[in-house]
Amino acid sequence: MGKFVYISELKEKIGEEVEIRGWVYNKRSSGKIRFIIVRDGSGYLQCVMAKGQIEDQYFDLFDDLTLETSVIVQGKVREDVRAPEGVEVDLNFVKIIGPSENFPIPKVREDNIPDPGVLLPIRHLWLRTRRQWAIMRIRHTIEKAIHDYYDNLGFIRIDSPILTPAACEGTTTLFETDYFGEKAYLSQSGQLYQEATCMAHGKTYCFGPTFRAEKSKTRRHLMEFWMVEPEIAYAELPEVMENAEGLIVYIVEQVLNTRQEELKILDRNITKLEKIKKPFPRISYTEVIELLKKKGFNIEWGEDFGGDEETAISEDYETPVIVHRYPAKIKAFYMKRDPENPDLALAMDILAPEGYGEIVGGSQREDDIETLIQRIKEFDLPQEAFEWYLDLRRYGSVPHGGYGLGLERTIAWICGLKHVRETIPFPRMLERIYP
RNA sequence: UCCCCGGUAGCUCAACGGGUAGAGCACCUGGCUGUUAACCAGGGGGUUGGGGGUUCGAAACCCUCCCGGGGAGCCA
Repeated sequence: MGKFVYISELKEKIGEEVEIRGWVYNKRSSGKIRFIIVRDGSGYLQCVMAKGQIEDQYFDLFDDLTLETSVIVQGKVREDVRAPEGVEVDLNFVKIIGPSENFPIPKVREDNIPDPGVLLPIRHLWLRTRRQWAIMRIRHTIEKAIHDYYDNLGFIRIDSPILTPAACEGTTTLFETDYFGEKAYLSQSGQLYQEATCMAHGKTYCFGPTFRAEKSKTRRHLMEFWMVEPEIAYAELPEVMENAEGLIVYIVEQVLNTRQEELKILDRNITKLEKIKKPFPRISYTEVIELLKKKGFNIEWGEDFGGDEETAISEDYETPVIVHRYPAKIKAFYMKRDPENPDLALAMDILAPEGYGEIVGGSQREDDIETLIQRIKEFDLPQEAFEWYLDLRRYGSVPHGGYGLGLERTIAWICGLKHVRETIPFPRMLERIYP
């Protein structure tokens, strides 16, 4: 009888009898010697059945072991260079737990990858494939790195509400819900609430889903996505930039330290990730406009960047790029103006390398109540809805700032994926909410 | 909302300017005691997204609808 273990622990179990509980990932046969590749969530394992070395009743089960059949197998662990993972198990027991007929995703070959229209409706099964397995494990590591980074710096996690009474920023389209007869909206940002909590705890962050009802249909957009939003009392723009820079470096470090196998499955160019070190270049918006003009873009001061412009900015650097001091007109009402030039907002965006675009947006916030009331009027927002927010300036206002980092875009960049839809377990896309 | 591309076997794709719909993978049968995306031989599997039109003849050409993908705007 083998002792139940996970495949990831097998390298410490050489010579022992073990039991693996998993699913058939693939199988190969050469007649009287047969190979079953079993996955159990922790890894992949080649199991060997040789005629005569295992009872026929188990040996003959091979035919029924179709892709994704769930199985419990037992056998002796052995090191072998011929095994894909370096370790394999000689089986002496096989039990089918649940059969699986005609698994809809074929063995993945480079010339035979089903297109998204086929895979997305079976996302619940697609998640079992090797690439998706690797991506989800990296997502987990990035989420953990985010928590650890802030915890190490003394931040307190305080989550913002998801149901909100009104638009946070008043710009994008929100999902509307019925809140006992009143209108409520799914949050597009937890930031305003973090401005409240950081006044209680000094530095806080929230990490959760946010919602945009924009009819965006691009590789960089989802209707529901995750964002981490720290807010720091007494912080001004340079400190906000440093904190975000530190976060990105830490995330990449942790992924490189713990997810080499997964990056290899994804065929990610690791040397590019190894170059993500401080400091990131800091370039002003005005300088960027000059740079883009030199590159031949038809863009004028005061316009925001599109996807092509973002790629052009980042292509000169190997690290992310921090762009700061945007025209106030194209930024949110709560951002503080630059005292040296009131046309500018003390805002910053961080653009990921390799054309992955904006992964961070942040700013120093307006801390003067009269100026803030003026901005709310200028942006044509209902002041009543923001009275609580104005209170933060009435009772001991201080300079403060923060940013939001988009989790899915960060994952797409680190994993080297074309599309953010593979970075989230169950993507919510335009006209697609199943499964 | 607008622009572009696409829809042929369960999956990926062929099929010249209109002339009998094919291959690989998956599945089934048989073979092989070290396979590595195993391989070899054989087999089943199709209302070519729907409807209409042109034609002796349409997967192909025309119209229309449906579905999917990519991009713009907005943004993370």
